[in-house]
Amino acid sequence: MTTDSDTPWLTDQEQRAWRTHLDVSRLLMHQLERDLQPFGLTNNDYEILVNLSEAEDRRLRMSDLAASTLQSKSRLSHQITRMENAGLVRRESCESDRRGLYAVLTDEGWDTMRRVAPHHVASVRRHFIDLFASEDLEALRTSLTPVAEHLRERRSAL
Amino acid sequence: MTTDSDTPWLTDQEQRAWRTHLDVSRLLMHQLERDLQPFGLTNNDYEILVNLSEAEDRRLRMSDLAASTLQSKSRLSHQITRMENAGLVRRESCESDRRGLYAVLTDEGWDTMRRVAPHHVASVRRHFIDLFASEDLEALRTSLTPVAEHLRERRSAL
DNA sequence: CCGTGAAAGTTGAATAGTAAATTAATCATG
DNA sequence: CATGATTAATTTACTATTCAACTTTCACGG
Repeated sequence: MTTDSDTPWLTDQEQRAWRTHLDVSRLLMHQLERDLQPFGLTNNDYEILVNLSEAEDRRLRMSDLAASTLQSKSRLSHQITRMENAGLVRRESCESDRRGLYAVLTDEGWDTMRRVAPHHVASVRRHFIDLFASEDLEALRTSLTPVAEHLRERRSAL
Repeated sequence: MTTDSDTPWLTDQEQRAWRTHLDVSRLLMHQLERDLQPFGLTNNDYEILVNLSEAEDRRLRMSDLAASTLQSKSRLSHQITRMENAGLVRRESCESDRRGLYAVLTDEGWDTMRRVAPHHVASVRRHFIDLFASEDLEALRTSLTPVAEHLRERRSAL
């Protein structure tokens, strides 16, 4: 850990930018969660469905799924158990590595995904995407990308 | 709810901007949480401390604190109970409205805040603020502000 | 081959968060 | 001035998340 004795406090501008980012990310998650609720899904459920439905054979190794959804293995394991009970996914064992398991989208999971996705997209548009001028959105992406990279590095450095 | 039948899917650009925002907000929260961990605080704890320490008499009504931290009353109530057990805050009853309670920062809470804040600021700088050119940060704030306003409206519309 | 360490994944207990019901005080108005 | 609605906050029960411990399999150096 650094000494921090030489770290300047945030300027007013920085402070506001930071707070705004914070507020947007929290409020947005709440709103998306609420929009998903009528379909009986949480944000987490939805993200699992997205990842699996985009994957080869609609299946992913538990570890890969955990990595791509930025969750711990433990959390994913519980999550998949719940979704398995809900009939959205199932576990299948892996030939090539007998420690491994696949999480596989069931037909019901696939149908759910196809049914819910348009609503979710509409929600993301309404509460986020469509509120930017398109050049602003691109600027956002551009300036956020190095932050994401920085953070991903930190993360993988356990 | 709208029909969504006319909602266009996200373009590649939009998709990437959206994903990046999502990743940054999650990764960032994780990282900040990790940086606070050595001090025995969570992000939530810290935010309560910030709000109380900036408030008149280092105290806020439960409802106001809940509103400004964007939490439900129930969650805040649990949170304050925990922090009370940890000695960081205490509850005090309110003269003017006998239904009401203040959450008050204890001396220990105040000390903790003063001790931890510099580290937290350093963390926010290292993992977010300092990764932007300053005009980018201002652009971020500008483009995010209407989103925050939009979402706050939705929220208050119960 | 054999043993040792790392990797994949799960489990169970403890902690945190959500949701609905509950208590108690205040407000508003006929 | 009483009563029905609203507001403040908590409580209880339930669901989700974290954390540490554990099992099984794999990899690979001796």
